[in-house]
Amino acid sequence: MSQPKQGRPTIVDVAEKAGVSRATASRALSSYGRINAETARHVREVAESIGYVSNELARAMRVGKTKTIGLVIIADFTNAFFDRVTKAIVDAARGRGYQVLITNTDEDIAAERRAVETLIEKRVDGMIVVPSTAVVHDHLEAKRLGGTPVVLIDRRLEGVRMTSVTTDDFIGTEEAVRHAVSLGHKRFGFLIASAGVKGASSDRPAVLISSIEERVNGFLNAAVEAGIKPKAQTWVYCEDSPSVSEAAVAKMLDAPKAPTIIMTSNNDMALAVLKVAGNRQLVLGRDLSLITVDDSQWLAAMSPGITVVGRPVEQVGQIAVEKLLAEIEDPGQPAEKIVLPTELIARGSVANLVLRPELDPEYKE
Amino acid sequence: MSQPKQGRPTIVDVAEKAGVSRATASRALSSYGRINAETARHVREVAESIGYVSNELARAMRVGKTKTIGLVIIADFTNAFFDRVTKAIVDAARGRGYQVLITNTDEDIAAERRAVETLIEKRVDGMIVVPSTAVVHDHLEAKRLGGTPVVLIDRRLEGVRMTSVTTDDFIGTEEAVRHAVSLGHKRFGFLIASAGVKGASSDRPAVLISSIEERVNGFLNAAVEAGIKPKAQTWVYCEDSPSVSEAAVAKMLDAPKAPTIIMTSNNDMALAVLKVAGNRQLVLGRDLSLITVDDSQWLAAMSPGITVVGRPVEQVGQIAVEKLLAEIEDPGQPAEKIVLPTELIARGSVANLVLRPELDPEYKE
DNA sequence: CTGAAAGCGCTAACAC
DNA sequence: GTGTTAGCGCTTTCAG
Repeated sequence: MSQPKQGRPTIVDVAEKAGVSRATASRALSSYGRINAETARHVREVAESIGYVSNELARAMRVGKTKTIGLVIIADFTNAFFDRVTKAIVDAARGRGYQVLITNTDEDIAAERRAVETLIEKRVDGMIVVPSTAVVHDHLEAKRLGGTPVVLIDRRLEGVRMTSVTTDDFIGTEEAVRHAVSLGHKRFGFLIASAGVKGASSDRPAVLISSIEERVNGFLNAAVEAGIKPKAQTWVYCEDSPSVSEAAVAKMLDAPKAPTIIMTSNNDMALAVLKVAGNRQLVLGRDLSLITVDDSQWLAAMSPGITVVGRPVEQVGQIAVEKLLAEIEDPGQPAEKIVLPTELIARGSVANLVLRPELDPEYKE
Repeated sequence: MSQPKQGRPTIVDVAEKAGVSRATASRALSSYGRINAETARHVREVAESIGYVSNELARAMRVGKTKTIGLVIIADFTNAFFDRVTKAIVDAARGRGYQVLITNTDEDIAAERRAVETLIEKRVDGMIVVPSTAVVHDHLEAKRLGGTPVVLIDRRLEGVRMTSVTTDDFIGTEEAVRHAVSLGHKRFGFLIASAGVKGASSDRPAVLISSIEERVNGFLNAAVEAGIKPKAQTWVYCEDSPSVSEAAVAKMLDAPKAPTIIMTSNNDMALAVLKVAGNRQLVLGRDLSLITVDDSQWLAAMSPGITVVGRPVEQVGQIAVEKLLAEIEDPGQPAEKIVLPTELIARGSVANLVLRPELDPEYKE
């Protein structure tokens, strides 16, 4: 008799061995309701001794809460934003007793739809999503979500009433342009990674995700303000692939009145500039200048360090978790559009053409 | 009558509305067993129309499989290994219909223990773990795991019969040293990030995680083989923090017979070298040489590019998933120790002292 | 081919 | 303070 137990011990095993009922065992283990301190201790000891591990699946089913949140991200972890924000989210969630189920969309809207569906099937208590495109999606509509709260990060979405946590890239980019102008730059290149674009083109795509749109508008605004003529601005919307972006940089540099500074919309584009500059023996901060968005340890450690529009990435993640859990634990929170400030971190990658005008190839004595 | 439904529609709602039994509805939705094609189609239509989404929690509880795997990682995503491997794992798992629950340990053994426990509570079908230390852990013992399969990555663990997927860092490091020797280097610095170490010291810690141990042994072996005298080797086991590692690099460089080349055990240490070199206006590949382990886009894009021991990180992730799922879906697989080859990627960060011996500060004409 | 019913492991009324 | 019991939503024998 007494078959060797199949599988893991359950709460009934604990109850039996402790000589109490399931309910008492449960009370002891979850420490709720009234229970004699002594019995509780005993039950816990028994549980420990037989290696009982609570089954969160069963508990979740009963209680209706999984203590799990989903993260839908364009898991291009090579990108200095997503790796940092993922860590921040995982850590913040864990600190509050939540686990995170991660799904990757690679900027693909179909994958995003499936990811959201899967997370709902797994009954996550809520999710944090980086939306792949700017158009409103049915899969993020209230009826589809069926009450599962969602917080958007990095990008806002028009037309949905949903909390979002983003950064003020408009002002960030403006500041960057002003900084360059103050150092004497007059001819700008702007290299914009655009998901969905094939190849590279100077035509603005019909829709841009909000963060990119802000960078574009901020750039434009500051350029106008500084009196930079459109002819002195080279805009390139570029597929996010090394070969295309490097070709785009090369083309910029080969143009008659090449820009003295290139601004890039993300790390991948900055890498292209670094590569091409390296190949051509161009020294940054002297022969060519560069500013990009999103800081990373690498950008800071290089020589010269790269000037960046720093974004409070960890904060974005933390606040997103905070807002999401607030809504989960106390539904009915108002939707907020939280916008965090950026910070220009000036390093050596922007040449000072005021002090050293001869660094501008177009300079005539 | 007909209360407005609380919560999400269940399979009973589908069954009722389709005029069939729960069993039939289930069969239609999970496409198993015998069922009339027409009924099946009808049921699925109804399900679609009322926005039914299957409850994987309930299914998992019934079936005993969550289709979820856990990832226990030292989620220092700034590290070029963990971001890449995480993406590889998430993608590979998704391709096979599994989701991944991610937990971060920050190299803390207590956190790791809790993470494993939590994953078991959530009843993951298996897990992939990067063990924090080299000593055998009770939380990874068979009885604790209670049958949940585990695959180790990046680091092996002695004394546990468990599949592991690692890289051949011994040979990788050997190759790196030989490469440097072939370019005329005779004085080496070796900067080793060691979790648990406080400050920096030349004393070898009692236990090293397997990947670091291999790097250390590989270095030593190649150094002996090349006849590099112990006095010409500066070993520093270093806390993984910028201030400490930068100080360690500075100290190395200030020593009487400073190394011409520094080998670093990971990206963080390489960053320290970059920083210090930058501060001192030392040009890599000329005034100081550097080789590190783990490639990244940044290392490749810099000027000069940094020579690295490249590891097949994506492959590590993919194989880990493959092996784990094999064991999950067909228990009883033999434990394997899989070791993947590394590849030396020579770029410009190692000066050629054979061609240009004058680059060695100790050089006397 | 379809339906009835048991039960996965847990919690929370509700009794006592 | 403790026990009894009814489900959470699903799959899967077992009958029919």
